[in-house]
Amino acid sequence: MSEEISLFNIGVVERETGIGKDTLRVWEKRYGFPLPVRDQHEDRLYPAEQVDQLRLIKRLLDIGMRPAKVVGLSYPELNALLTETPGEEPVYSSELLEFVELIKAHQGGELKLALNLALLRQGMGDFLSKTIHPLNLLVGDAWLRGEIRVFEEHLYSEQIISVLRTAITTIRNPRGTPRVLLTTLPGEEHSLGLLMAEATLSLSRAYCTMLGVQTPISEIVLAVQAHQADVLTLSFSSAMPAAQVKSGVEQVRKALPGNVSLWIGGAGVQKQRNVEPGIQVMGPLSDLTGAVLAWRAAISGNG
Amino acid sequence: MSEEISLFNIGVVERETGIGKDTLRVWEKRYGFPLPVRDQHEDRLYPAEQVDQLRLIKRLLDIGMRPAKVVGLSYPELNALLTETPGEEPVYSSELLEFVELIKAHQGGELKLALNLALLRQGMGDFLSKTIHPLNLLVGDAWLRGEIRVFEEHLYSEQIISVLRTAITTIRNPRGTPRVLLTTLPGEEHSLGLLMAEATLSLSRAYCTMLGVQTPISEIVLAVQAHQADVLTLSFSSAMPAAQVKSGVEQVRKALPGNVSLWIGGAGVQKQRNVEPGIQVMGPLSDLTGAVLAWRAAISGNG
DNA sequence: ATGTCAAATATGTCTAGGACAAAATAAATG
DNA sequence: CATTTATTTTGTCCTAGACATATTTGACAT
Repeated sequence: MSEEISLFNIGVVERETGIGKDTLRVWEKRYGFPLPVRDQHEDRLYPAEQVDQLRLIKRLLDIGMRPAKVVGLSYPELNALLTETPGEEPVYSSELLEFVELIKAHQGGELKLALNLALLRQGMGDFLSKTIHPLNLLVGDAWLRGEIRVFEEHLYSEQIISVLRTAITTIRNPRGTPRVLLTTLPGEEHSLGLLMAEATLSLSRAYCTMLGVQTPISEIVLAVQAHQADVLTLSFSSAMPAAQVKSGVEQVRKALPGNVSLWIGGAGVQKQRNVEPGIQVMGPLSDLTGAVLAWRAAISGNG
Repeated sequence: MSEEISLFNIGVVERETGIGKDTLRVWEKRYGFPLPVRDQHEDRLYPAEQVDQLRLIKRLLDIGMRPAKVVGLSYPELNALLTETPGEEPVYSSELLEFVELIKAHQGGELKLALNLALLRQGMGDFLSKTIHPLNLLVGDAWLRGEIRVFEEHLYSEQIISVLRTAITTIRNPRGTPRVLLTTLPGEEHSLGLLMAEATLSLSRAYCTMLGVQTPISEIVLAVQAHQADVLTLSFSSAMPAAQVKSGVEQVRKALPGNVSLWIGGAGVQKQRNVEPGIQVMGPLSDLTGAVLAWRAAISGNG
């Protein structure tokens, strides 16, 4: 009976880990990992254990490590590597740590309540920069150390999204400028960064139109025309390969009218270098506020 | 200058259309479409026009057509096929058609207002079954005919999500039974069905915990334990291949404790046949209400 | 020691052509 | 007309190889 362990074929592993089939096969040849068993037709079957390792490896690669250093290491080895490398250990406020405790205790309702309290106390601006953003980093970090599971991160994201969406609804103003369209490119399915951008922009009295995630490039162009948007904002998480970000953004820029600004942000764009002209890279969220002001100044100067 | 038309490599096309690389290559061999140009290294480069056709084809396949019938047809041919085949043309109320007009006019704010009015007038139950659900079908249909673009559908989804999330927040009760966990499997990124399920279940006084989309199977199992969930609800859109649905659901069922109910729903499960025991397939949303009542009856009977 | 440039290596993604299982359709049976 | 069986269709997997791009290493000059 114990031979009925969980085995996944390569397609499932691709979806579960975000690592492509080609990559999985070439890793097997180059690094000897993952080393799946085979079924009667030589098809790969990955044990759940290796899939877990792959998920961890994916995350490590996302933060800049190289495959040769991490692919094939055992779970303990990976953890050892993790605890020594983080380097700069920011001091997290006790309040943030309390949020994390709520996540670990699976207290979704309590977490949401606490977040709403923090929002009301700090105001949206500080809430985003001093609570949500560091909390995201903290949670991502905890995930990396194995202190927080994927499903706990999912629950956390849901609460944040819920709180932010509610708040944004109350501060939206259709007469604001510039008119900003927000979305992500196909392949990028994280909406949290987008939502934080919308909140920040709305706070600066921009008029935001949220398109959700994964809008095809040609459709983005049409949407910009239809909404007469002044600015297109694209968000990229750290999970996006830098090469994909680069080619995607350049294709968008090429297809977009010249008078439409293109603002890109998120952890996935920080690795970008030599960004082409006509593309503005946002660092912290506050850059968006500055960009809005700069945009208005440029308009009043030209008009 | 005119030679700078948009060309996409196979990886981008996979992401933009949702059609896998292997499938794209084998279609080329079998049907002679898509027939991309090649770069200096024989790599495929797909013109934007073919990518548009592929998106249309993908949608047609999702509603049950066969590749041999649609792959390779020109845009006019596809449209001709569309307008004749729908067959059962349900009569849509003028109110629904007005919603569609708002979508086409890109009046996001007005649309949301109208939706909220409908919600207040009809109540959540009727709103879901008599407005949202038929509207989804109508929008999907209009998309198919080329009357609505992808970005317009995105905008529409955002408004629905916004309205539903707000409403759900107000009717959530942490003491309800059964305790239901909601999510989708990796590969399924549509959250709308999930949200509609949450609304319906909350209305039946179940206690819902939303995990968002794409939770890995092993994590779902852990989440069920952590939240002591009585029921796991998985949602599948029509875009999910039936085979993926089947294998995914069966793997979940195998990994789940026997006393946890597994409810699956959405357009993606209607194609399923010979469903294994321990898996309950939901048709219309109202099935969820019935399932909640049945669950409570079974509990009081056993306990 | 630090900066710059070129060579070497690492890495992901693409190619071809073939194979097979599962699903869907057509055909043959009761 | 309903069921079963054969046939076709279709997606996904396989191996093995190639190459562009990104990163690192090494050499050299500042």
